[in-house]
Formats: sequence, C-alpha cells, structure tokens
Amino acid sequence: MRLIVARCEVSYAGRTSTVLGEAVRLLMCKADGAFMVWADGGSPSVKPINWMAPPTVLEEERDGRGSLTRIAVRRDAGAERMEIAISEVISESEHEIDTGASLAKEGVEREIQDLLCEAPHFCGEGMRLVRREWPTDIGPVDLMCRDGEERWVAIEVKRVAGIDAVAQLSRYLERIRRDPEMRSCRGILAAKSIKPQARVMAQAEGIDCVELDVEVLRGEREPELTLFGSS
Amino acid sequence: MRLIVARCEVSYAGRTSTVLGEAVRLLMCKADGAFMVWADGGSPSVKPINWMAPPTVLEEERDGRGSLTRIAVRRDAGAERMEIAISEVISESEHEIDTGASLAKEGVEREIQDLLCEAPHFCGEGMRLVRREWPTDIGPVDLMCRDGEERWVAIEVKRVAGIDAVAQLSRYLERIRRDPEMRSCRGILAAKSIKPQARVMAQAEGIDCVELDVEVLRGEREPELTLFGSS
DNA sequence: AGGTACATCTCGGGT
DNA sequence: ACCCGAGGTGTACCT
Repeated sequence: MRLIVARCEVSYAGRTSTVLGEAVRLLMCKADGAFMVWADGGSPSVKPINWMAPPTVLEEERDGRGSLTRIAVRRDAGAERMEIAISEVISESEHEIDTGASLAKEGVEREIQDLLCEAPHFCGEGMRLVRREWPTDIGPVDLMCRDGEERWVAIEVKRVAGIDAVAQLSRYLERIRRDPEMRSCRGILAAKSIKPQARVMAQAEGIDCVELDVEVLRGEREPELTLFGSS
Repeated sequence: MRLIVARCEVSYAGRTSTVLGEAVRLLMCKADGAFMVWADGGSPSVKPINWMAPPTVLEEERDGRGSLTRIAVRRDAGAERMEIAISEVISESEHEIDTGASLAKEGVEREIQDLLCEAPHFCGEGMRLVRREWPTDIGPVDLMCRDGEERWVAIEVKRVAGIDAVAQLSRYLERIRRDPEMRSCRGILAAKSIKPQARVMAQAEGIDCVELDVEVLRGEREPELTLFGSS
C-alpha cells in the first residue's frame, strides 16, 4: 500500500463531477487498485472525500527531480476518472500490508436467520420451518414456515427493521398469496429492533412483529416472559 | 492524522462483534476521532475492515522502549469498543492534513430535483410546481405539482429508480389520496434511469415514468423528440 | 450482465 | 435523540 501526503487539487468526473481546491491531503493507494483521497476532519469522517473503486489504471508524472506532480486514475475505459495535481509532496511511503483475511461477523442478519431456523418457535408456538429463502418472482423471502394451526407464515428477518422492511415483506406476500394454496399466508417481521413507524405500518398491513433477543436465540440467556409482547 | 503500520490482532464489539487474527495492517487515526483498520486487498476494497466513528476515546499502552503495544478505542460509554494488540510496529507517523473543504457534487438527486423545479414541464405539458418536499405523515414527497388539467401530481425524483422507488411513491400516494381533495392525485417517477422491473411495477400501480436527460434539464442540449417516449 | 437485498452501511436533514 | 431517505453507495448472490 502506498501512502502519499501532498498538497494537491483533485478533480473527479464520472457518476458525478467534483472539484477540490488545493489543500494538504492523504492519498491512499491500495494494492487492489482502490484509490482514496482523505481529509482529516469534518464530514465525512469514516469515508474518503474522493475515491475510485477497483479496477483502476494509475498513471503518474514526476518532475526532473523525481518528485510526483500528477496522478491520473482511470476506470471503465476512462468513463470515470480522477486527476490529482500535486504542488508539494510532504511524504511518500510504501508498505507491505497483508491482504484481508477471513473476518467472522456475529449479529448480522445472516446469523439471526441461522438462529431462527434452528428455533422458529420464537416467532410463535408450534412454528416449523418449511424452507429458507423461499423463492418468489421478485426475490426470495427469508423464511417460509407453518404455524401450529398449519397456516403458512412468511417471515422477513432484519437486524433493524424500518418501513422499507415492511414494504418488502408486503411485496412478497402479495406475490405469495397469488398461489391459491397460499392465499391465507400471513407475514411476520422478525428483527433485533423494529422502528415505531414500521410497527404502525405493519399493523396496518396485518403483519405481525416479533422483536428478537439474539442472546436468547443463541441459548445464552433464558427468554423473558414478555418476549411475545409485541404486535 | 496518525498512520501506524503494525502487526496486530483486532477485536471489535458493538453493533456486531468481530475478531481479526494477527497480520500486518494499517491503522489510521484521524484528528476528528475516527479510527480505521485497513488491509490491502480483498473486500471491501474502499471500506476499512474495522472502524470506529467519532466521537471516540483512545487509550494507548507502550512498552519500556516506548513502542506501542496496545490501543483501545471506546465509544458511547464503552458500548462500542475496539482493541488492538500490537506485536510489532513497522512504521508510525503523524501528519498535518487539512480539514475537509467544501465539495460540490453535480448530477446527484438533489441537482435533478433543483433542475426539475425550474422546469417541471419536462414531466408533462403545463406542469406547475406547487411545493417541494410536500409533507405526508410518513415523510415528504419530492415535488407536488399540478398538470395542465389542474390535476394534482406527486413526483418522486431519483437518480436511478428501482422497485423500491416505486414502492416509496406508492406509499406516499396512498397517504396523499386520503385527503378528499387529492383523491385523484397521480404519481410520476422521474429519474435519470429507470430499471425495467420498476417500469413494470409502476405501470401496474398506474404510476407514470419519465426518464430525464440531465444535460437537457440544464439547457445544455436540445430535447430529443422521444423524450416523452415512456409510459 | 442485470436484478435484488444486505451493510457495524455512512451521512445529512428533519422533528 | 430518533427517524427517514440518499448514496459517485459498495458488495455478495442469484438468474
């Protein structure tokens, strides 16, 4: 990875076009072709002010003393491009950084889905998993189950559920119910946290809400009596 | 801004939890309190593998020779935390980097909305803007207009419109039409590009689609005869 | 290649 | 503080 601290102007043209006046910035050039321009404060804080995602082609110009004067980054046959005009190089270094290794994440939607598949009864007594990623012609619904009364139940799993999650499940239900056998399929929105507006919209659409406690799902803690106290 | 290249282990616990085994990584510590851990390849390429957004509290430990051995980053009273155990420091530097300056973006949704406000007739003959960001109880619709026949028209502006945009406009229309005076309000989805599936869904919901040419909106180019060739 | 959904999304604007 | 929507979203997965 190359790290360059330089006084520079940056212009980008592609999906939009931007110009950054002269200032001291960090230029970060990853081995995978990603190129980023960083400022040190303000917004955005955890995002570069300008960047090019790989694959990119880099072109450099140096003056007679070997000092960087210009960097051009191209992508998509030049449809996207960034130009860095450098007036002063303050630091230039290169380091061997390891490539990203496996990173296990816990608590994301996939894990909640995994846990719920093992214990669907947390969405209602007698609930049984029929199929995960049940296909519809506009995308798969996370879980398809049958409840204690043999009724079909489509479950949409989210980490945090907003109104978009309700809209998503509604779209699926509309498709699913076109099958005469599934006409009475009901919907459950299951999430670690459900926004108030999403609850209101879910109620209006006849969709049940279940807030999940991941530690309970994992079996690390006993469920509390109020677990099903939603709707 | 501080840049540290070090062999280290990283663990994060907060919104999710992750563990990263020992490897050489770049640690980036911004003046605004943002902290990032970078690998050099793999995915995601333009995002750090681990990070903490400001505000953060940093805590460092050094050995007898003054070499970094541990960094702890805390946030939100310790609810979110990252621990970096350092076995070898390869490089450590600090630079004065300028704070983010103003960055003008063109071609994003806001600019399209601006241009459309100045020239609503691109969404239909006789179209007049009544109000921008027309409020509903589930959020504002981008533009509220009246067409040549005095009919209300709600316009949702997007850069790229997918089915989620159609769903969003449908939700707004459902609310808007609860007002008896607006019962016949129609909807237009206006975007630089509209996905085929979104067109299908829009047609099913009686929503019109208008694909916009930003250069024409800006007055840089003459409209082509097929501008309204949508449905 | 195109469509769909997830993300520790991040970020800005509103209430 | 929370909610909502935009993003040059990026990224994986599927068709």
